[in-house]
Amino acid sequence: MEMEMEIVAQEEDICRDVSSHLKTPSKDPTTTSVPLSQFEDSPVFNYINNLSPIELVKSIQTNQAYNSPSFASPLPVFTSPQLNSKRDADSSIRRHLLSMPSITQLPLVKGVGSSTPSCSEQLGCFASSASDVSIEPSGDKLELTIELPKALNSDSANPNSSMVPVNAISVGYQCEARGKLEERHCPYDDDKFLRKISRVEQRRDEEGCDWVMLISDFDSSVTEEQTEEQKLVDPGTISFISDVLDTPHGKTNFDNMITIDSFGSSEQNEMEQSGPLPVGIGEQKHTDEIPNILSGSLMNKLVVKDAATKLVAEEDSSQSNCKQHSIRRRSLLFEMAGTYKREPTCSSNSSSSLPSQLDHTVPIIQNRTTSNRAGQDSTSSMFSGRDAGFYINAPITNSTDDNVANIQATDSGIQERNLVPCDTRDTGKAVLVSMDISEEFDSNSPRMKKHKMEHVTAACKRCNCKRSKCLKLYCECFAAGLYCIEPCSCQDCLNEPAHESTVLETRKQIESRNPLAFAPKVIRTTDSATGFLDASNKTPASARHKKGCNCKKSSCLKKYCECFQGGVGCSFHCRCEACKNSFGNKNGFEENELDCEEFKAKDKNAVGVASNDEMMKRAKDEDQNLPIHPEANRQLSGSLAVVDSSPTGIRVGQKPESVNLSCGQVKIKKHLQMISKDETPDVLTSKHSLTSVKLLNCKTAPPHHGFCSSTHCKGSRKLILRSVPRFPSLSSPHQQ
DNA sequence: GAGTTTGAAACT
DNA sequence: CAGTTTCAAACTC
Repeated sequence: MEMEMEIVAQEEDICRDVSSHLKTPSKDPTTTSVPLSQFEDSPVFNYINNLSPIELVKSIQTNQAYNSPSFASPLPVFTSPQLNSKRDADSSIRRHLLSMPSITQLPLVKGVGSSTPSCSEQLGCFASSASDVSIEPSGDKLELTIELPKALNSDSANPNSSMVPVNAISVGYQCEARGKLEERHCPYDDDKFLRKISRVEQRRDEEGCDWVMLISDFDSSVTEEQTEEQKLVDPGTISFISDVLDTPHGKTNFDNMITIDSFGSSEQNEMEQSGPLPVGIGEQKHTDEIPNILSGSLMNKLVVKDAATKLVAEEDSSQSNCKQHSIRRRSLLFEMAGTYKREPTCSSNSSSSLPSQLDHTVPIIQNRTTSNRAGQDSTSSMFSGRDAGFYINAPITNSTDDNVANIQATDSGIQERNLVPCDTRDTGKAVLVSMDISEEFDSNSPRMKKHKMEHVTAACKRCNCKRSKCLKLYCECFAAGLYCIEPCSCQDCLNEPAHESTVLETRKQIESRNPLAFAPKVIRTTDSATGFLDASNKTPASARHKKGCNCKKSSCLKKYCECFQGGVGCSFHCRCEACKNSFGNKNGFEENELDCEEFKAKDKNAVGVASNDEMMKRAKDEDQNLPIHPEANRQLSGSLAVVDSSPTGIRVGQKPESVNLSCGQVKIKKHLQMISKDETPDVLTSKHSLTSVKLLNCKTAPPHHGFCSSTHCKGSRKLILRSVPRFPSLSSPHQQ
């Protein structure tokens, strides 16, 4: 008892210290002095009070507080039904941004590999949280201000800056990436600066970041719709989103930067569009949300950042050539982002190019200094969604997960992905690969480090092309949407930034031939029962190859087999012989097919099964007039688990009544030439709202959204990005 | 590291 | 669409 009291006393002292710290008058005249009592009465303050001093210190150094599994999953954040107050929240953020003159005193990192990775992590945390704030349940008066524990502001140049608007953090991150790495402060206290930010953001937006906004909006709406449904971040969706988020480059200082809050939030977008707003002072209400924000939202993305940051730091220190190269690989897609943007129109064909490039992109922010093959150094770069380029097509995971777009769900929710910068080359732009880090958020752990190393090594493609000039799909780099890098042993390589136009043109040609040429080869689907990805993902039902293999002699037991290489079982798509795929052979698929037939038979009694013709007709009819309505989306999403569970490549997001049809497809699959789920960038139905895209039946997609390949769309599906205009594409504008 | 095998990509 | 060729990764030695 005595000890407890002593501890309590200590904590109180610390809290007092913190509060005084928070309350320290700012040198900035605009700083508003908030009565201490206000903080003390705050639930957040109570929260801080509950923190032990030791943990506070800990958080300063390792950021583990945010990485700690003790934080709840982000689900609550993303599933909030109260997102409709987004705008309010946005406004609040803006107000706070302006009302927090000192908030920018966050410790900024000088770049990857620089001295303060922990700071970077913190920033990542904040930025991550920022993204979530917008979707945090919020009342009309919710003030999205995060009252950060003192610990989080370690190293802060300004002790007054304890109040950190998440957006500010995000922006701060950008400042950092803008090469102002030496700066420890970003002038957020300056309205002028804010305007500048707005301008820049707007410019960025004009160049293509509208995708971010759109996605964000979509995301928000989706989140609203996605109540308690078990939804998944479909890997393809991520890549798709990444594509969408593809940022233009070379025009602004914010090149290559998309903060993670691009996902699931829109406050920044709002901010972009608006100048300085009237500042409400002392609006630090609802600070009790903080724990949720920190515990929930952070986990979703923060971890990613953290991992990436640490990885980079490790990389810089380790001087591992391999790693260096991998990290410095420049993303072709990254470059192409701008190109896309310059091509305002998109076609059904072109649409496919989107997913193609990003096979596995997940938004991430990271800053790092890189050097290209020639040894140029450049400061870079925030990883944007698509630009960051998560090439899941690339082997980003262990052998069994190669080429698999992979976001797995765990019992507790989504398995976080770790993002690993792959390479940035001379542009400093980075490509990220992902890896599962569900178990270890502590990137400091040896295991994690090893894990990262392995993944980085595996993730970065190197080719050995001799005749293709690395401009054909033979080339793994090219196929992955990457420029070749130094470790490549290719000859006469044209797949490099110097030949960008050639590369783009070639890509365009290839995509015109096969719009899905650059799409992920393997896509995981969800578990039928839970809606989550199958834990093992080694069953035909959980994932399969886009086209299927054609193995004759390898029995699908060697990496010659793309299915095997992708760590998935063979499916009916495969034309392999003597399939013995250990991840699930074709026979197993046939069994599943039979199961589906049974299901169909049963269902026939109840609803009736459409004939092939009927199905096609329906698809055609619906394709002509189906607006994507939120409710429809909800329904579609609701049916996803069922539909998705089929190992037969059943469409995703079908309307409930289409389930029958899907089963029927099993029977006629080869005739219908359906685009399987994995052939299109998979959508997201994640309640985590990393993405807000829905993969819908082609028949439900307005033609102009065109995500179907020209060759596969008939009777198939389209990927619909609600509220999102056509996607830019490599394809020529006339390819509609 | 060289040679072989394999199957995807590209071509006809 | 099928058959053939080209290609580069995977594999073996």
